[in-house]
Amino acid sequence: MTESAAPSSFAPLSLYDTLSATKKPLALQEPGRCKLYVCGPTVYDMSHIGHARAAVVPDILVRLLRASGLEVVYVRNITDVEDKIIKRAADEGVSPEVITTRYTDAYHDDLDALHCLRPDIEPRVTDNIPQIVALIERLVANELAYPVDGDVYYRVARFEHYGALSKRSLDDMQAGARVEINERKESPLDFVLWKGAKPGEPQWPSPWGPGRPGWHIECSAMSLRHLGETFDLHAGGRDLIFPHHENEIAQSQGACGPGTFARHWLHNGFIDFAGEKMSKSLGNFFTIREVRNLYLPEALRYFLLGVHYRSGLNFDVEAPCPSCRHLLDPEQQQASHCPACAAPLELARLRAHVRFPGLEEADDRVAYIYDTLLRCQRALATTSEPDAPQQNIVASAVSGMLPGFLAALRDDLNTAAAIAALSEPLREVNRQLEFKKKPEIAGRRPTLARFLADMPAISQHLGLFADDPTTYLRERRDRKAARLRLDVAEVERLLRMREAARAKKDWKEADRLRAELGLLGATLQDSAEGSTWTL
RNA sequence: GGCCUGGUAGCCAAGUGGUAAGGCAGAGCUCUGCAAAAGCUCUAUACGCCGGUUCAAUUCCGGCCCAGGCCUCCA
Repeated sequence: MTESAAPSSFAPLSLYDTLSATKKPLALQEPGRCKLYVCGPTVYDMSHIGHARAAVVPDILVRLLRASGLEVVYVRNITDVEDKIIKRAADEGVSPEVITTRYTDAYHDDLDALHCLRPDIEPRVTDNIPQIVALIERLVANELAYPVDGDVYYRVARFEHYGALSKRSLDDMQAGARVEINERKESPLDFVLWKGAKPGEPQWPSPWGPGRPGWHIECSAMSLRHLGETFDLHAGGRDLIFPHHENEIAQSQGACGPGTFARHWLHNGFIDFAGEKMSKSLGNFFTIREVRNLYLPEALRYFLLGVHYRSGLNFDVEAPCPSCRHLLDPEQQQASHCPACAAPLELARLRAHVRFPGLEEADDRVAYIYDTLLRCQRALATTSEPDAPQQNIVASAVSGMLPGFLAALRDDLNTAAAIAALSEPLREVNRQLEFKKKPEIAGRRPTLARFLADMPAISQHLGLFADDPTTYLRERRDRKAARLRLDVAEVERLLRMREAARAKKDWKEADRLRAELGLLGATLQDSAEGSTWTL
């Protein structure tokens, strides 16, 4: 990492805070140390790309904090007790542990592929039952919670700041109440902390009888255990603001007192499908795994970072008719036959032929950057121009790249602007790479060298572009070939034939073979070193 | 109904009280046996509507329209 990428003191970082509803500088409780809690997944199914975003956003934050020289304590929980897990286990006739283990492993595998750093601590609810029970006991002692027939509920009306995070008053909530009828509760707004056991469900002993924790108490208990009564940052998806995070505040401050718990709240926006939260027509959502089968994970990560984290991100899906390629709109996707060619439509086939234009654009862009890296490495390795190491002749676009990039990130994690800050330097480097025939151009070598020297810091912050370019580009091509159902061996065979024709300057035959390859979907690049192909 | 976001060129998307990043798509050119890739140039008088504050608003305030989210598990 270069000097400029690793400031010795903590560079100012401003973040939007949901509680105060303002962008403000991150002020740490302890200098040099940042304690962060992120709400993790409930592990009952494969994670979708929304989960990916909720993991990538805090990952960018952690990377930035660490690169700024801070020690970060990063906690992200796994929720492994929950209704949906129990249901899934019952459906499959296996124990809940089978379900939670399977999907925890898959979650880790997906996030590793997306280059998300593992949290330092990843507590599970099932390992924290005594802590949860103890916390509930404190709330009962404070008269903020009350047991009823084996359940324990939180007495919302007793917590004066309830609604501060989600900006709504108790009256608002009462008014719009779509709350289930439960005459055990003193108020419909009260929420459950402990659920009395039902036959056949996981259960643990407690002062109120056997049972299991409610949905919100776990995060209060686990953050308290691992980060203490007060910590710096709490992150999660926007939808968690109410009621989950509102309830966490009520629980934690109810037990530990005013002014405790998270000092700063970070919430990421949602991923939308076709302008709505989810696409009903194509079966609601796409999993990370499905996307990984089609594209390299860096494409997805780049795509997720292309938009500011608080904005909604539209995940465009194009569904062509598998038979005639007519683009089906959402309504037509539900039809039994294609309106253009009358071929029968079925969901599974539709999903298999789906395209993601935004992801493809991201995929191309990532490849462009890797390609620039590769060309740059080669140019520096092969040219013998005299060294001219004066820093002042580095092209300004390139010398300004890293500072501009970091400034954008430090302004509320503006990854969109940070990525945009790479465009001009990239163009400048490629421009200089064009001067093959006059390598004596002033500043060329120092500029390329500087670019190559600064890119690792950018990779480190973004979790992107850290692979060997040749390897990445080859894997990408192979993945794309598989996606387009292209016969790689056949392409290679035709390519060799064309090489032979070109050697004989038989342009007619070479062009014929290129046309044939084009039909297969391959695009050729001829160079002095020979021909290669891409898609 | 309550609360909350957002509406920027063909599409995606930053940002700002003083005349608007970046990407994609499109056009021409350079390079090339021809291409591709890369680069260069160009392209759009893009800031939902109506008022107000101001010397000046896309940026602040009010109203309206539209879209979306939350109010139930949800990243």
